[in-house]
Amino acid sequence: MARTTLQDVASEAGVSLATVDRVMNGRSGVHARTVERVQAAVKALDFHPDRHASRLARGRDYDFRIILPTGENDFMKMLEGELRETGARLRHERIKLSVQQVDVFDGPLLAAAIEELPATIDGLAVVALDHPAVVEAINNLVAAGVTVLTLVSDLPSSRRSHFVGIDNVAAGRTAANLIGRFVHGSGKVGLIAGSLALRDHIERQYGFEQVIAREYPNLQVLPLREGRDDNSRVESAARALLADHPDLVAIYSAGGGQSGVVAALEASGRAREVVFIAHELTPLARRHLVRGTIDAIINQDAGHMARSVARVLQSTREGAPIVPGQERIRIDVFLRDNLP
Amino acid sequence: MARTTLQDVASEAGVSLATVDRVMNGRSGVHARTVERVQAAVKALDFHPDRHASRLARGRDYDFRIILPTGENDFMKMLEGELRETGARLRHERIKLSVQQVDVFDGPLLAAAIEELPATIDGLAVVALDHPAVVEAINNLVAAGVTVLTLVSDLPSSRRSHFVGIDNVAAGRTAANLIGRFVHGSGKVGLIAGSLALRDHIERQYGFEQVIAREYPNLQVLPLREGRDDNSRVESAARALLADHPDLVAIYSAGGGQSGVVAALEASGRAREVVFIAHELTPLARRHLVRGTIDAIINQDAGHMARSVARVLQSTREGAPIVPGQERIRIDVFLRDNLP
DNA sequence: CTGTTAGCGCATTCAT
DNA sequence: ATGAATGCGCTAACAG
Repeated sequence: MARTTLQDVASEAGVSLATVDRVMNGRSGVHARTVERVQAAVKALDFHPDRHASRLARGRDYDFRIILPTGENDFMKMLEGELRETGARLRHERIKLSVQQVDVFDGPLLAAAIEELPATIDGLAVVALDHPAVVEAINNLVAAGVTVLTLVSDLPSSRRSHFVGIDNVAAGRTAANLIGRFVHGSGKVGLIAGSLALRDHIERQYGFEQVIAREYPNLQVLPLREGRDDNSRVESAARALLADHPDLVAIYSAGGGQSGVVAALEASGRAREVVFIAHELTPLARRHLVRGTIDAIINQDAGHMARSVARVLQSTREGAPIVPGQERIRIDVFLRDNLP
Repeated sequence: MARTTLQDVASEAGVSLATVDRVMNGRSGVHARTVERVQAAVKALDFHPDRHASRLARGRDYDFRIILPTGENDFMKMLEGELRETGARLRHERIKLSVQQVDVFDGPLLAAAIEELPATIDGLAVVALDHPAVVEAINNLVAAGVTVLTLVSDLPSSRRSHFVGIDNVAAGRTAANLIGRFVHGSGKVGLIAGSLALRDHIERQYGFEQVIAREYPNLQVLPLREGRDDNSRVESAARALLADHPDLVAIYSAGGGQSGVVAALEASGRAREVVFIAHELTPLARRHLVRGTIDAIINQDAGHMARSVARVLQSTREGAPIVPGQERIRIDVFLRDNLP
């Protein structure tokens, strides 16, 4: 039983190769009756096109773009590195990934950057700010036939076809869960977020407060402080928390700037007693997790996300189904002992 | 700059396509001087073969085999399901995965099953028992040119080219870490393992006891009970633990048969107080994690492992490098809130 | 609206 | 020891 080919389908349907190709790839200019015949043949023979052959014959490389935020955020830098690495590997598989930095916190600017993309590109993955102009720009691109993915921070109201990232409400709940179980006794809990312009940090805060309030009445969450993902600003916030609240038992840092919290904790001499949960497994987080200053890290795997972006873009382009389990980004929990 | 092809290399080296192919694929019958010239050209042009073209031209499908244990182990069943699913997807990409069940706890039997495999297969992934006959069988297969991977339970002393699985010592340490942090106060900890014939459970036990002894002097690990991954046997063990030790504060089940522990805990009425950590996110584990009987699950992602087996086998066969980050199986920690 | 044809880059006979 | 020629299954002009 040799594999069934386009040719087999053509014979079965009594048409030529080219016609089957037109039907398979949704090109116009085929009689409705013929389309049906071909589709019937495809089903009858359980035909699946050979990816290798089609990619080879296609000639043109896929042109995928990625838009990340400018700035000093450690996680974004890791993600950029992973995307470039994935891109380097995929160059040999007829896929071109280009990464571009834009100030995603500026809605109109981000929207303009998206509008400027040529409609000839095959796909875009973007860290999306929740702003009407951005939604509009994304929808236009989709209308022009480009596959658009949101990355890290979602924009469900847009027509993006897929989101590569984690459920941030669940991530916030997980942080609360860990703090609730790690803390013995009662006290206050500090909450530091980055910016509230992207949905991700808002969602984490929401999930966090929800679980603490509902399940850990012994803990009291203090008013949120904005750290803007900036080390020194975050450090001030953490210092203030520690100084103002002798009964502070835990800190949850939902954004970047972890090293600020670490510095404040170490300066205070309370690093051991205060439970500290942060996001993203950066080299710094790793060190302090081993040392004990950080008690647990909640992570989204940058390498996995980069590869997922490429795979989803490619599959969508090929009209192939994606494998849900493979593209689901986990909410990783890292303790000292299960570091990768 | 069009991509460089085999043809370009041939011109550069002043030889024909066929000769370059011989060199690239390590076939014999080429003058040493010619080999050098070709290799120089490859380096000079930074040539990377086009996977799509080579797979298309190759014609023959890859024939990969997988050997799993017979028996009722839930995790193995999940793994089998994932392997079959991966196999179904890959049939359309010129890869054939066949899964086979063998009583891997019987060394000679397992070895015989491996010896019986035709040397024409391209690769094997096997859950390896630590037995000399198995090592021998694996080494023979490798010598015959077959790519061999160990799966779930490793056999580092063999010549297998790769292990798909987690670091089980670290997994045991992680369990200890969680119990140490979740338990308030002091008391006894029960430890139930499956069989000690495979390395994985031994390693988990080792890591677990190490961390409890070193970092949590308030806890005392009771002598290990063997549950043989069997629900009813595990249930007896758990019942005995609960009955004999009123000061039991936690149970770590390093093997299968979780539902036995759940049953014993629920019957005892101490499900809430006793911290229970188990392995593998089965549907049952999921339910009881949400309900609170299980406090945390340590997991190795069966879907990830199945895909990794296929990718590593394929890459090895193609002489392509594997992506370490993509093939590293994580030690997942699942709490109620970060369930996938 | 439909068919014919020429490659895509490589593996693999079959010659030399 | 090396080269020439054929075809893998599909896409994309180009004809009709």
